[in-house]
Amino acid sequence: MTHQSRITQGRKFDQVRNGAAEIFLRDGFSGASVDDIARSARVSKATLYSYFPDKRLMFREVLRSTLDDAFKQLPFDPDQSGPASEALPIIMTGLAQWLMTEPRLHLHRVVIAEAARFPEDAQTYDRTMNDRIVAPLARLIEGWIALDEVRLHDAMTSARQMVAMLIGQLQHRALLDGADLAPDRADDTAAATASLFLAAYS
Amino acid sequence: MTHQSRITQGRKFDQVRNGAAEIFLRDGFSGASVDDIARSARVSKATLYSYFPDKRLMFREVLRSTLDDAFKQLPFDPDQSGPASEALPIIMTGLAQWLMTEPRLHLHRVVIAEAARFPEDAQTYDRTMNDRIVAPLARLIEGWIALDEVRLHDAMTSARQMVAMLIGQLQHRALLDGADLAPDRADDTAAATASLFLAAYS
DNA sequence: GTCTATATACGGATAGAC
DNA sequence: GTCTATCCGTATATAGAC
Repeated sequence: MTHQSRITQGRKFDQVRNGAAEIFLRDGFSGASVDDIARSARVSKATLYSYFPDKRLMFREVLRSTLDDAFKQLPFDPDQSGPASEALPIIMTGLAQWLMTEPRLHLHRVVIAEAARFPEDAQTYDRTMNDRIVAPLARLIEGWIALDEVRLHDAMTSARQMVAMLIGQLQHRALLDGADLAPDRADDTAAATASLFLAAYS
Repeated sequence: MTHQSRITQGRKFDQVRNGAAEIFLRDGFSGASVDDIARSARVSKATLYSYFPDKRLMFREVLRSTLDDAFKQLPFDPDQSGPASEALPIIMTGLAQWLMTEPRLHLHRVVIAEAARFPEDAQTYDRTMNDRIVAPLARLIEGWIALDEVRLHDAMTSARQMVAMLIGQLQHRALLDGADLAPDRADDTAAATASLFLAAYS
């Protein structure tokens, strides 16, 4: 096991996967054509099919690897220290920027769009977001509760609420409006989210 | 102008539009085939094309009319009276149930999925949700502020936050999880949303 | 291993009968 | 106005040369 155990072999595997990702994330599953993918990957169609048995598995691999990549950069520092009133706005700002940076925006759209056709992958996406974002945030809140910086309440619920607020206000609107993501608006939204929580619980 | 001025003429117009809606809302634009639509509408393809010049316009008419239908039932009573602490949970519960009832759930998915291909319709959707949900809610909040039931703050911001919380926690997860929408969970989420707001501002 | 060329089916759209 | 039958481009997938 000196190398990966996944089937990532073949000289052009990454080239193919990246080309497929570009097209699938832009056009969705049904909207993407294998010809476009081959062009984007600069490979022939026959080469594509030497790596993947069909279009569906190509798509699933794109979802899997894109989700994997999405967390290469951490949404926020899980060991954030300092009082809640200072740390929370920083955390929300980091999370907001994380949510608004590609490929997370396109991934979000495509997963929702194809959830009925690829229910397992949609659930994996949902579960991963919970495990990697909501749960760590809840643990931070519990820490503040233990230190009496924040009033006792259900931390998991408020973590979910804050994440939903950011996703709803930022990703949702960015996808609908297409308005080129003004980063300062993300910061404002993050600050308002932290304020609401702090007003309620501190 | 005794009748509609829109081009809703022809005996089978509704039949065609409803059949198209069923397939488009289920499969998205690219995933839907005109053959499926014809079958679902129980009409021949030639008949479809006698009502719509092409598939794209068929899709846009489905979005338009479905969005129209979505507001036939009001999301909540805009003249809700009574103190904020009683009225707000009722309003949030009504809104939560509204969001979780078809065809709103499928419409939400499809609009996001196709926002890049149909940007105007995505913006119309976004604007309509704001005008019909967020803005009325903000006006209610301003009423409570005027009566000193709620502390002074930016009502539009908190209205946006609450709506985003509901959409993010309910629609979002229902679409990803497919888990048959347990209505009592919608009620819990609505109650928690109202609680957060009231804890922060009353 | 990767390509060109092709098999085969299905897509959107239309002609013409009734 | 609505249908049956069909056009024709494009889709996914593969055979066979190199």
